[in-house]
Amino acid sequence: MAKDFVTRQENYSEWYNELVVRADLAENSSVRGCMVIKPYGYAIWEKMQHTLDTMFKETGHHNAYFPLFIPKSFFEKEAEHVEGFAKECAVVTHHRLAKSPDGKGLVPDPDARLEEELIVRPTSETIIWDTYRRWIKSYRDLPILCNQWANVVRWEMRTRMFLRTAEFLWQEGHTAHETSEQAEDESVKMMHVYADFAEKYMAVPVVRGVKTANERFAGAVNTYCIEAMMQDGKALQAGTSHFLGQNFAKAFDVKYLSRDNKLEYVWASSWGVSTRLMGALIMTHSDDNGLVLPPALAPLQVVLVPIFKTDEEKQMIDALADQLMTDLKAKNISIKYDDDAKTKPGWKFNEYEFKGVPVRVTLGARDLKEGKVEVFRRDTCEKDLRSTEGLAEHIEKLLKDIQQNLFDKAVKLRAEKTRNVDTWEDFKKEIEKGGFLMCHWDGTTETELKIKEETKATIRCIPIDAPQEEGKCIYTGKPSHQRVIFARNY
RNA sequence: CGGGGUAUAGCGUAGUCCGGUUAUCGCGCCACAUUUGGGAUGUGGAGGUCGUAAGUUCGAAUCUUACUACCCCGACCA
Repeated sequence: MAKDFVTRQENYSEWYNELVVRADLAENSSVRGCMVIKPYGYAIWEKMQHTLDTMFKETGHHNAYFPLFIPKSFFEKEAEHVEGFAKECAVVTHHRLAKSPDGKGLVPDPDARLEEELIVRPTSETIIWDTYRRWIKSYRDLPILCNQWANVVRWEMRTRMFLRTAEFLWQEGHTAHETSEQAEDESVKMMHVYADFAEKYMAVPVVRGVKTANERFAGAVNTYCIEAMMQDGKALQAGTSHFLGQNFAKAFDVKYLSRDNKLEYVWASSWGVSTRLMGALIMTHSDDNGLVLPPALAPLQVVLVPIFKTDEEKQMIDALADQLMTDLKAKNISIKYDDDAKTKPGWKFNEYEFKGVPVRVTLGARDLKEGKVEVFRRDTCEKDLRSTEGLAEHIEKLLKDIQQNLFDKAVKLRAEKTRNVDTWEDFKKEIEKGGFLMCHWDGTTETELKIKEETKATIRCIPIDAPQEEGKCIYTGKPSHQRVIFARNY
């Protein structure tokens, strides 16, 4: 394996091909643009899923499940939504196969053509709103706060492992409300939930912001987002939350009888994060030795590696390992004692580093005779020889340190790669170096598109907490009241 | 969909220009022995429709054509 991933990442495909596949996370399947997620990778996703699900439930949401297939006509109902998704849909036209007339292989049975084609969901707004129409009669039925964990398909022309696969796993929340304010508050709230998840669990710092009209979700009135920066300085949209206004309620005729006995259209929000977050996790923390996982999401937090020669030594180590496992499990820390005789210690060291296990404890007969063990932390690769006294407490604290350190490191890197740029000449130079450029912008889509055309940079978001500041648009010189983030993105 | 590239064992590859013995090498895998403090060593062994299909030829991994998949660049992309 080449030893310079972090500095060599002109493109992350290379990172994924070498790092992720070797890390047993995923591998290409033969289906175009899809990926197989291996058990270790899926274990990370399950942890993410579980954490997010808990956060959703704490904010009053319930899980539900809607069909994979959506009648084509549903898509025709919301004009912008059609525009946004029509070009990338998988379409089901038949429900049966038949022997090919030439006797070779199978073809769709001409007699089994569907009256109306079905679309494999690229997102579920349409089918969910068609359902909500039947669920909502009065303001007493509101709000509806549903989430679904599902897979979706978007027939992208160009795919990239984890970041843009043809099929991906995600959650999508769909809520219905009485008022515009309630719906918009909901979408803002969920943006904050996503941001908290990214920062506290993934240790990935994100900017909370609003998308420009040009970058907005097809069919949304407003799109809130969390935007992260990868180690190479490129931006990654990590999650979005949309205020949909009454667009889908109008398209699917979802009305409710209000408190003043009037028929009103329902207000909506939708929000989602996907397996793309796994890409963000890898690209934010991993290094030349492989994955680095934050303790909060690592499937395995601590691994114990024994080194011994005699049975007597093994017994002594086993006793300590048992004790440690009992102590750590009591603290809800996941731990594995790898005394597999088929592999040697050196092999195990490399293996667990590659998998990003946060803490490794080497239980060596030699050190143990002096009452010591070697504690290795994956984030800094530092080794620490310490007494077995109070070891469980030490490891518990160390995991917290690692979690914090990963976040701090990412914040520091982002700060280094974020700067104000005030002239167009500087902009063209600086954008080549990567990172976030904080610039004034005149607020028009026209300017945004010209900048994109000339530099490939897009406005990642208008940060919600950016200070108001008078300035001139970097491109047109027209007045502007706050800086926005320009960057190249994945 | 346009431009460029690639396809040989589980993985990485040599051979392709210039057709010719049993398709090369490394890693991994299996057996045995010796080995355990940073991916052990030796000996032996298994593993191949050379991406698919057709064509040229006495003979094709090698030449021709078509197709498919993947990678890079573009277009595209809440």
